[in-house]
Amino acid sequence: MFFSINPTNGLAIFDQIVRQVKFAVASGTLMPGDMVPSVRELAKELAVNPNTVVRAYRDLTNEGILEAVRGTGLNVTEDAVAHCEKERLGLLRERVRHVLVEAHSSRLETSEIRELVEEELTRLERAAKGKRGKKGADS
Amino acid sequence: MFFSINPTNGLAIFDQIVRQVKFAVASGTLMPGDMVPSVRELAKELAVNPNTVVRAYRDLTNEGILEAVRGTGLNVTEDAVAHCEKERLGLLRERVRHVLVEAHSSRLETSEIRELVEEELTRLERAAKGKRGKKGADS
DNA sequence: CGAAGTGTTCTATCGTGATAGAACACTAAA
DNA sequence: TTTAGTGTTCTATCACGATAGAACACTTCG
Repeated sequence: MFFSINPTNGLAIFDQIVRQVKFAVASGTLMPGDMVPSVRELAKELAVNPNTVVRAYRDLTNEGILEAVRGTGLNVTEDAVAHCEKERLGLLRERVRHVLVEAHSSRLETSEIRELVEEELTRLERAAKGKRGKKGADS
Repeated sequence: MFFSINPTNGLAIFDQIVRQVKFAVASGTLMPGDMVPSVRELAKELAVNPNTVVRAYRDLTNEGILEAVRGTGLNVTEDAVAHCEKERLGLLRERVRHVLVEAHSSRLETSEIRELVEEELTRLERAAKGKRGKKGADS
């Protein structure tokens, strides 16, 4: 499915859900009118408490990204796309910055930091490529 | 001084202290026989509860990086250098990886991620340079 | 109608990081 | 010896994220 939880992320579970919904909207994976998984369903899939999903969906609703259709579910609003596209880079940038600041303040040379990032980036690409070719055509 | 706390880091305060001590040892800023700031002094400097510093120093002592000289203070052990040098890259790598994974799973192209990192890296360099030239020669 | 599915709102409990304040054993220096 | 500074070890309390379980209003479908 769309979402996955990483417990060692440094981010709260509800925050990871919020961000992933936003990213999905920004990238077109989730479009206006689409319905997100129900509270109970997503909670089951992520092996997480329903209240944690409620918290995430509540935040998203308050931000105007989701809207409730009572008795039916939550769907992505029209405004969501612009909102999420605008926010996505900022959200990622903030995390990137924190890590780089720590690396820099640990007296790592800029070149060493760049090398470290490059290593992990290529490793990530390899993993993604391997996954694509693993079982059945995905495209 | 050596240490600084970032509240929006995603890392617990005690963990930030632990990491910064390790990084300082790995980079030679802190050498075997050097004494770390006293619990109460560091707590005051960081505007943090003494128990939080105790927690950090306890972890470091249990890992063999610091040793207590009762009534005097805590100093860096001989083994610390090897231990911290070996650990430093791994600690940073883990955080880098988490961020890159999130960026990648947000459907950002590798090139876009690289660009984002590069932007923040140069910004970091500019800031460091600005600070150096700000007040009195540092070199 | 009734059953099953939505979101929503409660209360209670738990773990953890952090704070607050106190006490203890020890050592160095006046 | 006294004083002031070490680390160490308690107990309590708080905030917050997460869990657990329940109830409510609503809509869809048989």
